[in-house]
Amino acid sequence: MHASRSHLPATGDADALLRLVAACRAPAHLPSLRAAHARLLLLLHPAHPSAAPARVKLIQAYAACSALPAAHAVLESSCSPDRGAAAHAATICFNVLIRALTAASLHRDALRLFASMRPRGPACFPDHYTYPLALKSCAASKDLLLGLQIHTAVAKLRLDANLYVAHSAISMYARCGRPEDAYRVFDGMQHRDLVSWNAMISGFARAGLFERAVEVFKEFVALQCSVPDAGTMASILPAMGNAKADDILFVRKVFDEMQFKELISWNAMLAIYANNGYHVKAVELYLRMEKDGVEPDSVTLATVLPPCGELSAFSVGKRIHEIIKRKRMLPNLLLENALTDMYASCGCLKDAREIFDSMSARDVISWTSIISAYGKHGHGRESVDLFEKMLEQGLEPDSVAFVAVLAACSHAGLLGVGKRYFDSMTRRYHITPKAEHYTCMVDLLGRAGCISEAYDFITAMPIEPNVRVWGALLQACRIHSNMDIGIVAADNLFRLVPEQTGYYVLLSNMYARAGRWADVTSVRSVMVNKGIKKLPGASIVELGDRVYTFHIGDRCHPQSEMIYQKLDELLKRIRGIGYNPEVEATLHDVEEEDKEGHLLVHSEKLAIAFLLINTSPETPIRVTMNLRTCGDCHLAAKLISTITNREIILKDTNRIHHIVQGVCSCGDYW
DNA sequence: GTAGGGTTAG
Repeated sequence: MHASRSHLPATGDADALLRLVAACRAPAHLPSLRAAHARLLLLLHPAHPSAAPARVKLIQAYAACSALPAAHAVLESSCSPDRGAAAHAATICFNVLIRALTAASLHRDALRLFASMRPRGPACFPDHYTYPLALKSCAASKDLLLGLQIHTAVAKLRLDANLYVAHSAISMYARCGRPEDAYRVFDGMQHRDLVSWNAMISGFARAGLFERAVEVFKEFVALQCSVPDAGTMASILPAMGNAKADDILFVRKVFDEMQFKELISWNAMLAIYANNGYHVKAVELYLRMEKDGVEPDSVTLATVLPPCGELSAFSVGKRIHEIIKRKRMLPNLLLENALTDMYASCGCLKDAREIFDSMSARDVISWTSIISAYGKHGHGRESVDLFEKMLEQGLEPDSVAFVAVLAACSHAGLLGVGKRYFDSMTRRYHITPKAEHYTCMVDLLGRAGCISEAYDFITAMPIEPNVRVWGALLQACRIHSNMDIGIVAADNLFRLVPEQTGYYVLLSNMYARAGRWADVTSVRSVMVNKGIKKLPGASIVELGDRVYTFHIGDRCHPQSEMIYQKLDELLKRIRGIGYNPEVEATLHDVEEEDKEGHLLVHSEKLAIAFLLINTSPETPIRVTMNLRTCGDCHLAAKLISTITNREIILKDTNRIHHIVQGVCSCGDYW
């Protein structure tokens, strides 16, 4: 059917139809789209000047409605040889469809379509719009060979002066593991814009050359030829894991100086803090977003929830949950996983379980979160049951899932179960154990009393045992008073981390317990000679929107007087029900004369007293600390929970003590 | 009427 000239004035109708076409953005719109398409075929002669743009709109619309075959059919109708007048339009149609394919991550399909263009003749030749798309698909599918071919072709066509083409080449090389080739493209550019720098920063970051990424970032900022944007922030982010404090400060300064802070810039800054253990900074920055009225998205919230968990910042975490509900962001796997972990980490196992149970879909991360939650609370059996349920669902446990279940076994003393899991991890799932797995096993064996077995386990390790592995062994030796192996563990620790006093203290405690006072003295003198200072124990608590930190014997807090009064009163009362400061723990502070006095002002105790003063009677007390809590504080916390009738949640570096009416969820096995 | 860099969970 060919429209006669009389149809041409009908473009008014065609315009209306095209607006309708452009409005079709979801599969539900397909019927209207098909109807509009049919009417357009009647209205527009294929040679009509409006026919080509119409086809582009149709391809876009079909793609948006997830009807890629239909989009493809429109494309095929656009490149017949007799459409000479619409020569260039054919290339545009290809570009639009390739774009749709890359957006759907169908990179192989995109590349196949790309490869089919040139053989169809000059009307279909790829252009400077096509090449960036093709290079992007090469990058995504890590196809360096094809990427190289395309980049060579591009250079021959002299299209490499085009910024878009150059940027996609930089990205392609970097993502295919050739950062130096990426840099060669960047270095050879006659003109660079903001995106050029972002592409290079991102390229080095993605390729793992973090220092180079930071270097380029700094050079770009120093040049002051253009202002960093959200793309710059997001590009430097992957290079900022385990970053130097100075570099984090530098990025923060850049962030602060940005005139317009896009949401992604906030999100990237939050992630940099979160990834580097700057939990307080992350929560503070989030609170500033709230204050400044910056609307968070799901990425913001998923980024700031883990720091909330780390700090046990329950009220901020809970408020974020409210925001998530209010904004109807659920279901969202990432957010639900982050919420599960945040609640668990704040000691709210029940809320964590509620989130987990309410989820419509769960992945290994969801299961790992809840398994680890029960484990940290000392409910090893529940963890194991959940792990088995996960297997029943047909999910494949990964390395982190095994860390969670092995840690749960060690926290609950489930020796046989733990051993079986370690075995199945290697034999059945072919996962190579990492240091974390070995640490769990040494802890599990050691605390169950199998010290020699734990030691043999270490000597048989195919990787170099790290500080945590030896630390777990030393801890076990202390509990079971195994001096011989304890000394071996201590020796290795002094070799690995000569500056960490915690281990000197553990060793000296062991000697003290064995009555070997001469050895106690010699360990002490080593510490004195080396000028070793104890890693300051710190407890943090959340009150309102603020996080407070307490150190041992801290008198910095404005309420200091009240806190010490409260603590005195508490100690008097718990002495009445059997509290005696634990002798052994006094050696934590070997350098102090007044041992008992010092023990009584451990940061955990100060933090508990502070919260008792400042919160209402039904509020649980949440304290997070940077070391393992000492036996004396654990006992004191249990007794304080009894006399004050308060729930106390004491989180230390590897587990959560949930204390209710004098009973701790750890069952005193820790 | 099309293209480049870039953020989130165990």
